[in-house]
Amino acid sequence: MEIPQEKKKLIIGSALELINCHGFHGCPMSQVAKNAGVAAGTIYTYFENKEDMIYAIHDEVMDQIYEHVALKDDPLRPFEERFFTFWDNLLRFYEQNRAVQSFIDQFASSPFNSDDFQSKSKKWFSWTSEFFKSGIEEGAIKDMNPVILKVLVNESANSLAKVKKNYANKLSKNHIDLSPIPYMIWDGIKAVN
Amino acid sequence: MEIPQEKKKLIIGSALELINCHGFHGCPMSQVAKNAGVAAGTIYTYFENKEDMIYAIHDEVMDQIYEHVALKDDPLRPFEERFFTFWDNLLRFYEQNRAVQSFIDQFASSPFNSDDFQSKSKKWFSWTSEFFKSGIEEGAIKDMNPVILKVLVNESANSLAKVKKNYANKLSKNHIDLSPIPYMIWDGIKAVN
Amino acid sequence: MEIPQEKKKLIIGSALELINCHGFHGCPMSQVAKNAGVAAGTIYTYFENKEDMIYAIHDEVMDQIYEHVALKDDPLRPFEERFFTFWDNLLRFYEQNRAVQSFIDQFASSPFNSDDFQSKSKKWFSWTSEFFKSGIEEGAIKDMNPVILKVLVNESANSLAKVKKNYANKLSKNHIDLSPIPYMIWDGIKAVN
Amino acid sequence: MEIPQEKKKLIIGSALELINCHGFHGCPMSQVAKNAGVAAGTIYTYFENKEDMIYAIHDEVMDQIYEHVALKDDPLRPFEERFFTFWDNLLRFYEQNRAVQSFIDQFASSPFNSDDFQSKSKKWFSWTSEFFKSGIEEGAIKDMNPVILKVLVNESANSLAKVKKNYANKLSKNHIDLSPIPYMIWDGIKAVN
DNA sequence: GATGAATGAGCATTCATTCAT
DNA sequence: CATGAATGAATGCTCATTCAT
Repeated sequence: MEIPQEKKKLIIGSALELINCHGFHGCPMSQVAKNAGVAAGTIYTYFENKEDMIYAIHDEVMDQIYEHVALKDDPLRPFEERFFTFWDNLLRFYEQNRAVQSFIDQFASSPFNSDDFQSKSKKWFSWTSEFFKSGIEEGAIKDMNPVILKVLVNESANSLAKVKKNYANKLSKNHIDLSPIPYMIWDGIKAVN
Repeated sequence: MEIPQEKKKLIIGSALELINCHGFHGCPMSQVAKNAGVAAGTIYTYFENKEDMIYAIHDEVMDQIYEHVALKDDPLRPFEERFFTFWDNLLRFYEQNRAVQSFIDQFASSPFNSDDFQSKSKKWFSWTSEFFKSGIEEGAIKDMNPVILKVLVNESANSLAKVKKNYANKLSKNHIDLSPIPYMIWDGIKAVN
Repeated sequence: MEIPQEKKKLIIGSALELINCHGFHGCPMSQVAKNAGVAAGTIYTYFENKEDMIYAIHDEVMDQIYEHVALKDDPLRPFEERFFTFWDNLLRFYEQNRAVQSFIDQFASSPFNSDDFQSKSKKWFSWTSEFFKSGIEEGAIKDMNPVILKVLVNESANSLAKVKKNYANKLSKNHIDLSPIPYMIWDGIKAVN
Repeated sequence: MEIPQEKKKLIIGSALELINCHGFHGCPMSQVAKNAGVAAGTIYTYFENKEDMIYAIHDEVMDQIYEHVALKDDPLRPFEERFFTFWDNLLRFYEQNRAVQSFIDQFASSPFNSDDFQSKSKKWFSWTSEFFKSGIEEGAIKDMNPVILKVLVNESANSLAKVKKNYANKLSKNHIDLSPIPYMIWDGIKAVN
């Protein structure tokens, strides 16, 4: 019989929220447990230890992005359209899942993200590479290494999401409109004919 | 009487190195002290507490960037040239100061970088705003809010530096050339005439 | 209705092995269960709690010694012969049941073996007392309190078994022959005529 | 400047007492600290971890035995006399240091005392070997391997001390006199002329 | 100012035991 | 009877900070 994964979700949710608010620092297992409504020991039924939990959260989160972005892509549409849909979905996902965004951000710059680290769940990783590859093959974007493109675009989207989050107040006070940014990115990568 | 600042530098250097290798987690004050060659208690002569030390490091680091990028800018050159010099100097600085880059990265995504946080040292912050403002005034770049530009470009440079660091092996194995990236960025922001 | 005792044996065997390898410390109930091939909760069908289990193992083990030593004694033989048979059987049992020997050893020096402790199974205890008593009555050994004799001889045998186990390598490397020891013990207790 | 070793002694004393009363189990570091009158963290100034502390206690205790037995030996006396002095001093030491005796006992049968374990302090170990060697050379005791003799005698003394401690009540109730035991041991090892 | 031993709250993790299935 | 997920008190250990020297 399978262990029901309901509590695992609760624990992951609790940890994401704590990491969002207080960073990896301010995320003691006892708090994670309390906010998840389980006992401290219960976490260790689902994860070997804290590190393992963090990695599991990372995988979970990558799967979520895959679902909210990759699965909404329509490969039959022109690549330019697909690009802006991609961009919109990614940013919407981040905006609606601030804790996830924050986690990804902190994870990326933390020692968890070492050279050795290989996510178990490669769906998102593989998909984005393929996505940009198809854009090149279609002749829509410059013939660059798809890995550069992928990294460039992802980082840009991440950065934009981060900026939107961190400077929310300043931006609205100064009537700053960030909507041109994806067009600037597109201008940067689109094929020159 | 001034406190001699030599030990302060040693402490900051030691902390930067530890944070680079092991993250904020792996940076206990006792280690910072040991690697700096001072006693644990000595740190508290120069900093009120750990948080204060982290913020002080941030200021120190911002000043270093200012020195290596802003002070090398020649406002008399055409803005396009200034832009690429800016980009080069920033990336070179990051490449030659990995620990600094790592610190900035982790700091930015950490709860230290809260809404309330205001760096005491605003030299770098102010300068970059002015830099892009002058580019707009000169008519070299689009008439966007300089804050967006500044953030966009900074984040791009940070991302690129991060990518260069994290994917160093993969990049060289696959003969991936990242040099076109600043030109793409420039294409994105330059004025359309 | 009787609880089938098969699982009880499995649990005791598992616990003995763990205590042998890792001491009382390294013997968590969950491991005991796993190695016994039963669920953690099942142990509590057979034993009230861990302490109860330890005491039950002690009783079980005492019964095993009784079987392998007392039941092989022939009261009709001369006492000297019985003594050496006793000694041989005891040592052979220990050698062939290292986990048991280790358990007895650790139990004896542990707080489990408190003043209050009285084994439920007194077969072995009673029999050894009787054994030495008969040796005295027969005039074969000194007229000492049989309890002293019993303790003295038992401890000597235990010690010898322990030494054989712990110094196995050193003993064989140095060609050390331990066979004279029982004769020395016998010399010590035999009656002076 | 040296760390004063006074607190180290307090900690060792506290641990010995707790192990005596409650075994390795019932010896949590927090209790050790409390009974020693120091903070929990202080223990880790003197010992790397609990295991290290246990081994350090073992060394300390071996040194104490050396002092109370070896240093009181007079090599100029006849070996028989030296033997009984040795025996008396060892037993007196155990009787006056119950916690030490209990520690040695439990340590010996614990997994701490593994094959790899080598006490840092070999004074007592070396001295006893030499002691029995000189007895053989003098022709006072049988020409056996001194290691056997040493182990045999030590174990006998340990056993006797243990018996005296554990059966104190029973022994006095039954007017049991244990004083003949060393003579029995001596009879067992003395040279046959 | 500098030192580093001492502190003790806080953390990750373990494990005996329970109980719903 | 058997199961094993859940519990939460207890444990070993860390580390920011203090303060007597």
